[in-house]
Amino acid sequence: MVTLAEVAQHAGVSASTVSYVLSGKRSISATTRQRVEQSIRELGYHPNAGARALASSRSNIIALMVPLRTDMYVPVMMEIAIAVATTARTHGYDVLLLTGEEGPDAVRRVTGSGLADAMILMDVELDDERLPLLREAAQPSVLIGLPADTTGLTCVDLDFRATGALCVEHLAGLGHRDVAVIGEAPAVYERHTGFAERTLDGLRSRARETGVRLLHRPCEGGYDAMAVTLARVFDERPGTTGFVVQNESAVEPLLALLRQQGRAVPEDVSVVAICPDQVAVQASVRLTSVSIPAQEMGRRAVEHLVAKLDGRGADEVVLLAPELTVRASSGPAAS
Amino acid sequence: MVTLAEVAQHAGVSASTVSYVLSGKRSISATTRQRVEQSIRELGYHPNAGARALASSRSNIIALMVPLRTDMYVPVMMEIAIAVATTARTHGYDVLLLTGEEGPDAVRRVTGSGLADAMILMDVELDDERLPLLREAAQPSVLIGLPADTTGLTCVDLDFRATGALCVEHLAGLGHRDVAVIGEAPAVYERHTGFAERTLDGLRSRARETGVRLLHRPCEGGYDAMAVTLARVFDERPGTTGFVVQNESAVEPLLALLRQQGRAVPEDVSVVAICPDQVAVQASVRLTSVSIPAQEMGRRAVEHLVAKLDGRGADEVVLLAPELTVRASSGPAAS
DNA sequence: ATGAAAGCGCTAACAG
DNA sequence: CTGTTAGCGCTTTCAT
Repeated sequence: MVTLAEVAQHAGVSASTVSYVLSGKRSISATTRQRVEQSIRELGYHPNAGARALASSRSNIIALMVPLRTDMYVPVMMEIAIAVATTARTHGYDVLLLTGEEGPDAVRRVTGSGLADAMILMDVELDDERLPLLREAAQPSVLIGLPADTTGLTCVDLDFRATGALCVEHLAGLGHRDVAVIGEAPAVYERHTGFAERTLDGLRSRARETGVRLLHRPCEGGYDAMAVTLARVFDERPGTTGFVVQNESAVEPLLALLRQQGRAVPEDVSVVAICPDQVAVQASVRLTSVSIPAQEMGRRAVEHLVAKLDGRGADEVVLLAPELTVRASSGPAAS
Repeated sequence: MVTLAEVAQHAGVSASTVSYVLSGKRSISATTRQRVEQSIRELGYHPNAGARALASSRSNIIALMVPLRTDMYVPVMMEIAIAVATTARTHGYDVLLLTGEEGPDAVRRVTGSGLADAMILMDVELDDERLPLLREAAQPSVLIGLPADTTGLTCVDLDFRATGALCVEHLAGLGHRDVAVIGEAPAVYERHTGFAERTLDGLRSRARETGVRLLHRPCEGGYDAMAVTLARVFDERPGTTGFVVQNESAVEPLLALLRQQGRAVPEDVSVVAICPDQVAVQASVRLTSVSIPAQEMGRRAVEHLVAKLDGRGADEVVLLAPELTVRASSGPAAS
């Protein structure tokens, strides 16, 4: 293994000079720099991560805690994780992958050991037990998601309240009066995941304002569950002409069932989905949708974290504005 | 920050004793151990990761390189990643998440810096440019996937050849004579990802043996692409009664289109999918399928790696046997 | 613009 | 069974 000292000797300079060439923390004459860089290349030198971390008390690692469960839409998680990893790299950080499994212990372990310089938490619950630890941790953190109490925390999330409102607004504008909301699995609501409840909030309040009647039904993914849910919806509200779907694994089943029942989309019923664009575009009817900006969330989370690590940036709640894209699944209410 | 020395002082023992209590590398009297453990708890001590890594030249980190692309089935990737992370934890390792983006450079960086003790690579191509680096690296590694040349490497993968064979066998046994294979996106084949080609191999050779006529068509995901592909299939082989699908985002579109064309599943055509069980169960017709054992692959990869790190275990290719589960989408060929 | 040297916190011989 | 001690490879004052 090549060490800094060996590089220094090879280049005929002191160890500190090599270190400074690497960090750029003080000016080096062009010739020395070149000689050092040459030696580094010739010897194939790579700074030792452990030694660096010990001496600088900086690991250049960001911990990312992803949920263990897979009852929510996985591709979004993955997209966020990948965006976090790639953005982190552009700032010189690597990403440590933690699963929610260990819960608060993982937070203790990572913050306590200095394994990571900072952390990002996904899938935050309204009253998450990891939050107190984060508030008192030495390392900065960013949540992707929005807990009930955000004091002392930085959060990045899609504005799900506005998302809900936007969906209802779109349907109301098209003349729909009875709208059904196909929600996430019941477990998601029971867990009090923020985004599901906030979406509902937005849906309801805008429905009130626009005189739309709303029927909310949580729904497990899959065809069978969707069939049951749909039957109940039309049973309770036969006049339903609009659907808002916030459960990707219910999207295609819903479309299939509607087709099967002879209800044309968008002639007879309109469907608005809250899902990644890819899902909206690949569905059997190109879906009018509000997209979940997974990449942007991951990127923004890292950028806030890096700002904090650099002493810039303070606690803040960043809510990304939703954008609704009109596609083929929504149209005027049948009159 | 609490250090080992402080714990030692608090407990009235030497630093090394504390270290040995932690590592268990030499026997400690019950009373000393208790005193030390007590002090650790009282002071809230956490060993410093960097110092540990430097002194022991062991980071207790496993690097996991995931593909950046998302043209392949993401949930499988995620499931593997999570299985890797949780299994690694049970062995005292954390997981560093690398994206394929950096390519071979990431391998150099990680192995060179001692950031990780070992690595796991997913989405390995037949002639992957990272392989030479792995072979000469000081750290052990495991591939999830199977390259063309496995000498000096350890690989874990589903036996896709056997998987293909199993699918054809099932359909042949039911009397199907014309079988269409709906494959991954063309890009996947162009990239020479091993699993896609191996599946095809298995499909073809067993088709030959059983006298089945096979028609293979790569297919982008989504409804529109599937519609085009399906039309071509029935155009070329009107007598097609069996389908093998190896592209999760084509599964539901295929079922919807068949339904729409008045072809009943499984009465008129049978469908066998290669996909995670969850997809098979949630589809609009419960699918006969060969499941992709993502969790097991992740778990096995870590266990092999840990074995290598502990000086046990040698290079080896582990092919997991496929299992076909008969569900509602396959039945006797229409006579 | 460069060097010298003191640690960073821990592990692992070596010595009893 | 326990203590002493010499590093691990790097960063960062303090000098010059």
